[in-house]
Amino acid sequence: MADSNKQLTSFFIEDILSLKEDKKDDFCNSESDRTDKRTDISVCMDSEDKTMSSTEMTGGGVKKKRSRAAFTHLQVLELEKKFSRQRYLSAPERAHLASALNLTETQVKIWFQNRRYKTKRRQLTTEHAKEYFQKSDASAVAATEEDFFRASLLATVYKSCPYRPYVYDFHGLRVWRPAL
DNA sequence: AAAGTCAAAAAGCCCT
DNA sequence: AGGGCTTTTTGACTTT
Repeated sequence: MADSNKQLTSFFIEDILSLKEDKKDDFCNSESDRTDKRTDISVCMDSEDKTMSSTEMTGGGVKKKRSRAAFTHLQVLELEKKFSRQRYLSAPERAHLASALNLTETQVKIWFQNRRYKTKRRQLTTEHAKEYFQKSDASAVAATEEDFFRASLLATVYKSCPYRPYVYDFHGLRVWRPAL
């Protein structure tokens, strides 16, 4: 898992923004070499994805298995580009983008919702970690980058854990208190 | 090939 | 209707 040779299928916003318009096709083609499934905008969107919600019944009354669309790189690329310019879309803008990318309006709407929340989560995690080190004693001044990384991970774990573990504070109040 | 892991799409809930 | 936020589920990928 923690392998540097891992074939990444995601990318940073910086990668996208730094792309020249005329290189777009090259980018997509090189992606197709790596994952041959997500290149063309229409590849992974079958008609069901566009017309049937995951909880809808099929004709026989059998609950159809929910499917999760894997957006193509080009679709994500365009969505990210749009998101980098504006975090919210009006209904006409959404409709336009959806048809341009061959997605449903709902997919675009949900994508933007997820994307906004993802950004916020990252931001909160970073702030959490910074705050943690600022509040710590003087030794934190010399905190290394690795320490900061660890704190970020810790903050992420604690944030995703509804039941925060209590730890015994040996150094300060000598009481049980929530970690972080 | 099966099991494990991770990121993300979508559902669900509540709020405005 | 659409937003924030949380949870569930899935597809892709890695490890064994």
